[in-house]
Amino acid sequence: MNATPETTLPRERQQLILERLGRDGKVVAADLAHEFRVSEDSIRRDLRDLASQGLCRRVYGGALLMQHVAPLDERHRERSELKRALARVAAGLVGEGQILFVDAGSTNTALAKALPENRALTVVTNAPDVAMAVLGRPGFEVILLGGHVDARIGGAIGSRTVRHAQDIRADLCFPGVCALDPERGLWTYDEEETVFKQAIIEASGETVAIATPDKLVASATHHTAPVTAIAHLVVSADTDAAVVARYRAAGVAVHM
Amino acid sequence: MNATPETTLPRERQQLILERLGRDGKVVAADLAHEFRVSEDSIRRDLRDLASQGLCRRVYGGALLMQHVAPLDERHRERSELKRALARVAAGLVGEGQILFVDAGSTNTALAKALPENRALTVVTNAPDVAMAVLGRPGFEVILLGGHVDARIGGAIGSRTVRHAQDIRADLCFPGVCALDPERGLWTYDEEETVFKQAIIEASGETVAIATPDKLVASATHHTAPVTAIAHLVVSADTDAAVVARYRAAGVAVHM
DNA sequence: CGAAATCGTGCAACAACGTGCAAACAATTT
DNA sequence: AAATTGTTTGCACGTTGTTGCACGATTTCG
Repeated sequence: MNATPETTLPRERQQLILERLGRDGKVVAADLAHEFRVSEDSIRRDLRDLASQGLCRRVYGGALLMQHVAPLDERHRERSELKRALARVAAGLVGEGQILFVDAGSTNTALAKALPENRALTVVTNAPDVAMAVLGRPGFEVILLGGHVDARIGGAIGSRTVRHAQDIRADLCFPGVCALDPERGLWTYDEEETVFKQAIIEASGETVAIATPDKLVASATHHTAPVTAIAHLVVSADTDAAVVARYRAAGVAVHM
Repeated sequence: MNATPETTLPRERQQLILERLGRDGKVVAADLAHEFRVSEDSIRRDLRDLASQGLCRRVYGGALLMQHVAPLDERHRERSELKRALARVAAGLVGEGQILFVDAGSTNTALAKALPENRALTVVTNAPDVAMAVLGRPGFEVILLGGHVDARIGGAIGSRTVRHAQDIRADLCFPGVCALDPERGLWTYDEEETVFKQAIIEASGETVAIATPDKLVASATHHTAPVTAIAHLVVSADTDAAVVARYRAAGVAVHM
């Protein structure tokens, strides 16, 4: 898959290890040694180095992702492995050089981390943590949508943000999903969120919804107007076939 | 493959190196030397040059695109205990219910973390990590300044960001400091940064500069127009008394 | 408890580094 | 046209960073 390039710089190797760590949550020393064609000693040195910088947690046989203590971490850890898996699938829909709207939300943060490297992507987001996740990657452009940040949502919404979003045209749109309904589309918790999501969807070519299993049933707590026009839906592999069929009947491409 | 043109100007070569760097995310000194038909010494000089301009990250064997957590985290950890101390002092200047402009930069990230709790503050920032640091605190409002994010700086700058900033009036302003001079004020690395800092300073009541010791001497690498109008300066306690006196003579309140 | 895997450290070989210096070259002045 | 100034280049030198291996300590697992 990843044919080892001519030469791999030592520091670059550490960086690649870090990226793999961010993607998979763990790395195995022996695998890395084989992949980078260096001795395990060098990998151990790298891992020790990264750990000493607080960038990963060293464990016997490899290293684990260093999870920080953040206010949003509750939802983050919850179903995190599933979200990472869904994010990887969704990231596969992204093409070279595209412009992406990435809404706030823990699933979309996972998506941001899973985005392919070296693809010259432009990420437009209203969420600080999404911006942080892709900031500094080679070839990436990051555009921050300004406005008042809603702490519950973890991103900016409101009229200013909507107006900013309307100035941009993107190829793909990843709206955060609160709940999803085959016929009526995407539901949100409040009016402002709805307006924002509608704005980024209208400003994009195609819309991709990533839905963890709990999002697939519309509950009574979502009062506001639905957003439709979903082109792609990414769900876990064990989703009920009947549910998938209903989305497909509604013209949605379902990926799992 | 890349038929080398008759002559390659040194300056042009650096430009080509930068392009390759942007495309591949890395460059290897030996490869470049072979490709441009010059000695590795010259390539090393180019790379050193580019790195000193902050255009790439020099590593053993070549260079990497200014990237990722590494450079930011490096600065983060570097002098972190000093920065925290300075940030605490600066946070003491903040009053109940005030509106603050907080610029991007590792020192200001430390400031954001050090801001007093339960003070109903409004933090206006162009930096995702500053926003993350205060997001979700009770009583805090966070306003994100939108625009294109500069990875080197870690925050949005540019005309859109400036326009957004001009719509806001704040009590205090914490511009990121690149270098500081008693008579000529605050220096930045490039024009866009200068414009942005001027905008937030003009939109604020008072300006507070937090300067780690290395910032107190203007070096030759800062070419751009200075920003003045600093009201408060926060420095470490072991700062040279003569330097402090010069700032006080210029009408700056010095805290340490 | 014992075997196997993994770890950290010291070491020698090697690659890459920065610096000083002189030659080559271009642009400008005399 | 000749001289001068400044830049760029390659080379030599001593220094630093990186690597794989050997060896003994530590951890994991049956």
